[in-house]
Parts: sequence; C-alpha cells; structure tokens
Amino acid sequence: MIEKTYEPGSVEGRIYEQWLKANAFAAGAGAAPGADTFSIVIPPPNVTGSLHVGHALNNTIQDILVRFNRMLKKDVLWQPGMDHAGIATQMIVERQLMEAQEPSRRDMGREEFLRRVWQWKGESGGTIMNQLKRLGASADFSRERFTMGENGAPDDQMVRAVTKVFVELHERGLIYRAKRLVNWHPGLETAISDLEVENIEVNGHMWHLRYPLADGVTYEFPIEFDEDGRPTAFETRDYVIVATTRPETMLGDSGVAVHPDDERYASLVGKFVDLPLVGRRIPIVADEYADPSLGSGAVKITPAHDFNDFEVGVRNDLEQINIFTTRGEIIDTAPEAYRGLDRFVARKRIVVDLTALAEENSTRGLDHIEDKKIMVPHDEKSKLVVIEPFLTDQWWVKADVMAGPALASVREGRTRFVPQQYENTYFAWLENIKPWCISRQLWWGHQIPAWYGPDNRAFVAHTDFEAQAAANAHYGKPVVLRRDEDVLDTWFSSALWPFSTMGWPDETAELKRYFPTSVLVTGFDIIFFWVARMMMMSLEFEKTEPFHTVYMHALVRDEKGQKMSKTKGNVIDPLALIDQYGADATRFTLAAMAAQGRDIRLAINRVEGYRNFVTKLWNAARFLEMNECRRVEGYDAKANRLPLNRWIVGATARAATAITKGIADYKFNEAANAAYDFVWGTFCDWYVEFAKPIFMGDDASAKAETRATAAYVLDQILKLLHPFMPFVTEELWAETGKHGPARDGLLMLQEWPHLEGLEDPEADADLNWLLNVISSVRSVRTEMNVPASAKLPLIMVGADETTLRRLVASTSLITRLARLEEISPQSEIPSGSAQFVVGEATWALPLAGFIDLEVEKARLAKDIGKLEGEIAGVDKKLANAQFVAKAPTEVIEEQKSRREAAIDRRDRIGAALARLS
RNA sequence: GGGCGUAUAGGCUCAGCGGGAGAGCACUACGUUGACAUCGUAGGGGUCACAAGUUCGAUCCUUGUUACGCCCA
Repeated sequence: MIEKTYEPGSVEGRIYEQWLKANAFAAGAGAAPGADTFSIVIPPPNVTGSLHVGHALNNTIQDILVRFNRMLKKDVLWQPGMDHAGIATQMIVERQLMEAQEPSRRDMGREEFLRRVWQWKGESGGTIMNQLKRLGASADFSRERFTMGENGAPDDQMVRAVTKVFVELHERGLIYRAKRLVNWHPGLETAISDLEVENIEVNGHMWHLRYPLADGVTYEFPIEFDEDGRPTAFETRDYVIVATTRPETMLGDSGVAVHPDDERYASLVGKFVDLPLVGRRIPIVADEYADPSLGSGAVKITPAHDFNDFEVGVRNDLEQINIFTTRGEIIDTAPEAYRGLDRFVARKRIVVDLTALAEENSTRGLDHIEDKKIMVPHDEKSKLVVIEPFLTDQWWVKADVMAGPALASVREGRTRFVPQQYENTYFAWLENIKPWCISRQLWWGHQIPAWYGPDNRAFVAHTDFEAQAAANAHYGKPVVLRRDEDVLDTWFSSALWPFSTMGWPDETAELKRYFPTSVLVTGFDIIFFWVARMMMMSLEFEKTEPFHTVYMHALVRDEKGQKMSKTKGNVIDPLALIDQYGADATRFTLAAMAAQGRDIRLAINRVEGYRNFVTKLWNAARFLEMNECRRVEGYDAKANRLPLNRWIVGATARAATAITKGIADYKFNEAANAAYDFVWGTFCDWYVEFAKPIFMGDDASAKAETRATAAYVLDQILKLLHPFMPFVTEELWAETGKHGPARDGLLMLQEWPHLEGLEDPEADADLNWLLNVISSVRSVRTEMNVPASAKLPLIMVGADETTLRRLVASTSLITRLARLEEISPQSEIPSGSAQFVVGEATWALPLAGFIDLEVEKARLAKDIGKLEGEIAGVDKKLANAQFVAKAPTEVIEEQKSRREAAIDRRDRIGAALARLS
C-alpha cells in the first residue's frame, strides 16, 4: 500500500542507499552494449565548502543530464571530486591553530603544518560531497578525486599530472620565472592573480604635493588664461606639483614624468627634483603616460608600487625602489621616521610631515587635498584587504600564447557555449589576456618542481633526483640544491581536471573512453578562472578540447534580485529547503527556473508549489493503486479502444517529446514545465477524473483497458520525471512494482520512453469537445451563482451526428463532472435558460426563476463583445490588400477560418441572447 | 569609459513569441463530489518600459531613450 502522505525525509535516505548498493552510479551502469559515452566532470567544490544554492543548481542540472543520458542507455560517467582550494584551506587551518592556541604555521614548520591540513581534510573536508548526496547527485563516488591526490606525494597520479604539465610547459618556454610587479596580499603574504583582485570604488583623496627642483632650477608656470585658453600671466616656480592618491609611495619615487608635448614643463625634462622627506635626487622625464589635462600634468613615478609607473620606469630607466615588507610595512632602508609603520599609518604620517613643510614654506610640502572617488584593488574574497603592487620573483604562464588555440576552438565551433552570448565574454578576456602568475607563497598546494643552485639558477624537473643530476651536470660538480618553497595557484591543478581525474598522464581506459567530456556545466563567474584555462591546458597536452559544450547557468539570487551573502543575511540554504520541502521539490524548482541567460530569483513560494506537485503525483499514484490500476503484461498502448485511453497515451507521447527536447536543448525550464503541465493539468485534472466513473461502473472491458492504460501512463510519467525528481519517482516505481509483472530493477536504470506514433487526432478531437462542454457548464454555473450542490438538467439543441455520438459516449462523464441531473437533446431552448455554445450546438441550463436575466444577458453580451473584437481585427487584416497579397497563404487561411468560427459563435450566442428578451 | 544582459497580469516569482497575451503564488467566489485542503471548480486583472524605424502585420526584429543588473577598465 502506498502511504497516505509522502515524507521525503524518511524516503530519500533509503532510496539513495538502494542506488549506491546497486552500484547504479558507477561509470557505465545500465549502458547498452556498445553505447555512446556521455561524460561530465563536476566543477570541483572547495574542500572547505558547504553546499550553497549555487552548487545545488549546478549539480541539479548535471544530475538531470546524467540521469537522462543514463536512461538513454548511454555509457555515462559523472566524475566527482574536490579542489584543495589553497588559500581558503590554509587560512582555515591557520585560524584553527590560533583558536586552539597552538603554535603558528611558521612555528610548527612546513611538514607538521601540512600534516595538520591533511588531517583536517580527512576529518571534516568533504562535507559537501555528503551534501551533494542529499540532493540526489548520481555521480560515480567510487571515482572521487582530489586536486592534490590521495596524499600529495610526488608519485601520486594527480601530483604527477601537475608536475608533468609544469615541467613540460617550462621546457616549451611557456612557463618562466621573472621579477615583476604582482598583486600582493599583505595579509596572507602571497602573490595572487589579477583575477583574484577586485577593484572597488571608494571615497579617497588626491594629494597635490610640491617637489622642489634641484640645482636652483626655475621655470615659468602659467597661472592666468584668456578666453581661448592662452596663458596671459606666469609665475616663477622652483618646484613642480605632482598629484597622488597614495602619498606614502613617495618614499619609493624614482622620477617625475611630464608629457613630451607639455610646453609648461618642456624646460624641465632632464632636470631633477629633490624628493621631500627622503632627500633623494630623482630625474624629470618625458613620457606619454603623463596626462597634461589631469591635475598639474606632472606625475610622480614609483616603479616598484604601481603597474603604470613600472612601465614608465622601464621605458625611462628609472630605479625600482621597494619600500614595503611582505606585510605592507615600511622597510628599514626607508627614512628612519617611517620604518616599520603600516602602509596606512605611514600615509598619515607623511601627510602630516608634508603639511608641516608647507606651513614653514608656501612653496614646499603639501599644496592641497582634493576629494576624489578612486578605484582601490581589494582582495576579491574578503573585499577588505587592500592589494599592493609588489615587486617579487614569481613563476608565470605565457597565457597569451596558450590563448590562441583556445580562442580558435570556440570560434570554429569545436566547443560551443550555451547560451551563446557567453562566447563574447570568453573572447574578450582571452584576446586581452595577461601573463598568469601561478606561484603562491603558501604551503598548502602543489609545491613548484623547481630547485635552485648556489647561484639561484633554477632547475625545473620531475623529481629532485632529476634536478640534482641536471645541476651537477651544469656546475660540473655536486652542488646543494634548495627546492622552491612556493606552491602553484589552485587553478593550475583545476585546469587539468577533465583529464587528470581520468588518470592522466597514464594512458588509462577511462581516459580513452570518457575524454573529451560531453558537456561542462558551470557558472559564468568562472569562465576565466577555470573554463578558459581548462581549454588551454587540454589543447596543449591532449590536442583536443576538454568538452564539446559549455552550459553556463545563471547566478541564483534572492527573490529581490540581490546576490546572496552571509553579511546581508539573505542566504537560502539548500539543505534547509531539502529538509523542509524535500530534495525533489528543491531540484524541480531550480530546474523550472533555469531559463537560459537569466538570473534565478529564488522564491520560496515556488518551492512550496513544486512540493505540492510532488504530493499531487504521490496521491495520483495512490489513487490508481486503490483502483487496482496494475500494469498488464504485454499491454499495447496502440490497441486501446476507448477514446479516453487513446487520447491520454497520445498526450503522454506529446509530453515525452517536449520533455526530451527540453533537456536535449538545455532548456530545463521548458522540460520541467511540460512535465508539470502534463502530469497535473492533463493526467490528474482530466484523465483521472474521466476514469473515475469507469472504475465505478460495470463495463468490465472498459475498466480493464482504463486500468491498464492508467498504470502504463503512470510508468511513463515516473520515467519522464525521474531526472528531475529522482526520489519520489523511484519510490513510486517500487510501490507500483509490487503488483503486476515484476520490475526489472531500479527506475534510474530503465530506458527513457520512446512513444512516437501514439498520437491519435480523432481521440484528441473527442476529448477536446468533452473538456469544452464540461468547462462551459462549470463556467456558467459559477457565473450564475448556481450552488455546487444543485444538480441541473442540460439541454442540447442543434447537434450534428458527431456531437450526438460523442454525447452518447460521454453522457455519464459529463453528468458527473459538470454536476448535472440529466442531459437531453431537444428541439428548442426553454425560456429563461443560461446558454452556451460548443461547436455547432447550443446548450442550455434551464434556470427559470433561478437566474438573474440581466446577469445572464450581460454575460452573453460580454462574450459577444469579445468575439466582435476578434472579428473586427481579422476583418481589418483581410481587408488590407497588402496583407492578402504578401502574407503566406496558410496565415490567410488561418485568419479566414478563425473569422468564420468567431462569426458562427457570435451568431449562436447572439441568438441565445435574443431568446432571453 | 567599453562590453553584456534585463524591462510582460494595478502585487510577487517568471515563461513565451513576427500573425489569436501565458503559468505559479497572491486575490475573489463557491466547494454534500470516496487520490489529494500540500486539494477542487470558476473568476477578476496586462495599450508586453518609452520613442522611432523595418514589415502586409511588432510584445517579439533594428536603432535610440530611460531604469535596473552584471562583467571589464
């Protein structure tokens, strides 16, 4: 017996265990012999992560695709795994050490610290994998991979993959080491990539500083102008004014730049200024970077602490003077007064000191301060720490070179984006890509396979043994090597994910079978971080694209359209949704709202609505069971006699087509809605209602056919809904399997319905007529305020043979569903009746003494008004010679038949109205 | 500043689309109906942001404007 209520909480865990026990998620489970493959690699969630609603959407979509393709009997692999998430994970463990008042990372040393991180990873990392299981994810968890492998050891396959890629890219000249400005995180004391920096606009200031000219040099600076902007008055100055948003960087100034065409300063190029507070003599250079229209037109140049200034410095051979420690404090080579000060403290101190200078001498020190909105680089994760351009030695990937093939793949259609518009985003970034800084000054991650000799020459090699050999050969004697302490950017290893998870660099069977993958499902926010880099790495090492299709799904926002964030407190926890409404309702909601190219505003009431849908399905199945609708061995859906049953199998076929097409086109909302409409709006609302009188009647053969058909259609529904709602469908599959022929296994391994050829236009016409009559009676009853309890007679006038035949076949149905007393064909409409028109016939509900004539007249008049409007519209079109001449004939025919139908209807209703007065 | 996207029911969340404006929620009325009140039946409600253009015909295509969102600088 199917329970009275469906309780997801008690069913889901049990069903999931059954799937696991049956090994139904394993690669190739249920596949037809020799079937095509379908493979997906999961976007590996951070090992520190927990399931948020974005993951829920991402994995719901993957699971729908995977379950669908598995039911198509393909050889399916959904490859799961996690990312070691270098920075995030290291921070978590460091914080734990701090909270437990244990020795810090540096105090305990690298080896012990890493042991602790692995320990933590083993204990509490991977929560998210269990949370994915709650969602119903059918990934092959036996193949779970981690970006750092089992234990991070050099001979671990995942580590070998990274090492091989690094070494070979280095050999090919695509990885190099160089001293460049990087985005430096002074809190974490590591470099980060430009993608991990977020520029945030803040209210800042522009400080205008006077730099005195050296060697007694003066010049004439224009201070008044005529209408045409020509200078009319000058003053003699022995200083230049430079403007900066970061006064503290003046400690590292090594030049002042003016534009080569700026006449005001032409005489100063090649002269020097004495840097205030520091006393350094620095040159004035001409460089096009200086914009004459901004501020005074002269800019201070700090090559070691600004990306633009760095370039200016290189062009003009200016010194690169670093003024910060790795923690963003002023270094000891700076003037004593500032040593050891934090960046922002130093800024204040310098402004104070420059102000003091100005008070002593009005041609020195601070000129003035201007309020200005400025863009400040922040750490993209915390959005709190200001990122510092910092000069260090780092490892870089020549991303611009590798971008070429990655661009070509998409341009030439070997990989396509869905929706396509994201290709533009991809192109725009790859066309302007900058070198990728891949080294991080962390401990948690893939340690860079480079060893340094006594003179700091780097030997890049697969193993220390190999490096040692190379070094010994190079120096001609045994030397002591020191391994690079740094690790690689997390995204370096994630970039290899589609093939490293399949065993690369070993030539495994999986790699051969499942790579390249079929589709990547991910959010657009990691196109650059991940998608583009997987493309580059795969094309470089496997000479093929890692996936044929990239499906980009939307961002999930709250119902007001705001990004969910912990600080805003508007986070919807998918696990809470699953607890409250069930995994199926949660999944169905996400799928139903996943329209392409549009953000999802998740509204709880939608989840509630789809929870109700789960209940509806449950109850329908329960009703069928109660009415002994059992599957029949050898049932043939094409052999039905009753129009009702011929109609429903045809409608099922249409629904199957729509759902199949929706999933295949990545239009999950269309598939979900087609399923919802069919199951609720057609199967439950009409078919089951029509079936009731048959079940209660005594026509044994009709009863048998309808029972068998109902059971058959329910089976199809369970299959069609399974990718969206795996739990409730699997449970009902088992319940309905208790009667009738034995099931051959789990629903998730059944074959997807192929129902072509079941459509039956004749039955459709019969049933549409029936729906129409019943709806019309119901509508009239409501509008006439007829109590639901009142059973009325229905009179039909002017029916043709078809209608009579239909009426004979369906009298009991109509009587029941429209709550009638009896139905009789008559030759005349009784006076005082409410009337309506279906087809050629006019129908009447004799309500004399009961209906309000005026209300009925108004109702009919309103209908006529609508029809008149429609007729007028069509007439106008048909009267237009251009329309008749140019519109396609089928459109014209359609308009004509619409017009006829409307006129016919209007006339009949008009006649009904006339009878009332 | 450059790029991308979105504007559809007097409320909310959203479909759709070159020829007849849709769903769910909310709302109103009714509910003695042997699956389901997590329900049923019916109903009200939109000049599809604004303007111009293309077209026989525009909610849909083009351009512009406005508003909002996102990405990049």
